[in-house]
Amino acid sequence: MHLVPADRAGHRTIDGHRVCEAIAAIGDTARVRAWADRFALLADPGRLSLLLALHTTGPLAVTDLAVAAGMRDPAVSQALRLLRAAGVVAGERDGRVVRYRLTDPAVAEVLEHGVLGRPE
Amino acid sequence: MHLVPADRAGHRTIDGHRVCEAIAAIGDTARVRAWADRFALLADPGRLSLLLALHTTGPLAVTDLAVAAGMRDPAVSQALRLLRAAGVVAGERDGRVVRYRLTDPAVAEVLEHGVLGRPE
DNA sequence: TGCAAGCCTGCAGACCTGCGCAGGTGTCGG
DNA sequence: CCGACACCTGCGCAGGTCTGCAGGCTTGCA
Repeated sequence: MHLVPADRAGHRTIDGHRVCEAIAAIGDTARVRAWADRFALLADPGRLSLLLALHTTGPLAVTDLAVAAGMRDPAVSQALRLLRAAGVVAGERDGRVVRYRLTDPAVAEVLEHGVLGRPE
Repeated sequence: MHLVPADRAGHRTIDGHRVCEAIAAIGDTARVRAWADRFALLADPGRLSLLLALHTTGPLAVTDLAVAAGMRDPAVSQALRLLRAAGVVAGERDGRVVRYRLTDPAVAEVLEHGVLGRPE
């Protein structure tokens, strides 16, 4: 796995050795992009609030999420649609109520270690 | 710390008890916003690549970062300006070279536990 | 059967962001 | 003194995103 030399042709570098290390650290572009997309889902205060609520409280209905996060239900619905499309949450219908829960363990761990694991 | 009852007035809820739990889980709005901003910094493939390189390789110059991340130096410069304004990285001048390093431990931990701590 | 609750969708507007290009500043070497 | 290098900045464009409002659809209860 040495994708290093190809891109370096014709580029001036200050410390070529560290550049190689850095390229190795960055790794696969697809992985970086996947994580950037994941972080983008957490980058909105509304979605982050919803995810925090779902993570610690468990399954919640759209209306309750709207009240808890101080959002309107269309906004919550759209946020949940994005999160569902990304596979981060899943909804389960119970009568006329849909209860959502967190399904992505990576996101759960980031929430736990990042947001909740720091008193600050 | 009971900011719960004020916002609930006049709102229909499915399960009021869980709403209170969720509000407590979300916690302070300022904290949520701060973390959303932090995640927004990680939400761009370019910036994320730069941070990964800085995290694992250590101090790096702008030109080397540009080569490693496959970006042009103005893009790197602008990304680093954002990151520096947020207190995530810091630059140190050495002659005509500026070497940047990661300064935010919270971001470092998220990178370690999130991006690098998962084989996938 | 009729009505209301819960949830979803579409559309329009404003907003923000990232990128490349061109040009500027400060520094090192001949 | 002059050129080359490393880095920074302003500008404009393209692209995506968040928000609010209005309306539709399914379900449950009286």
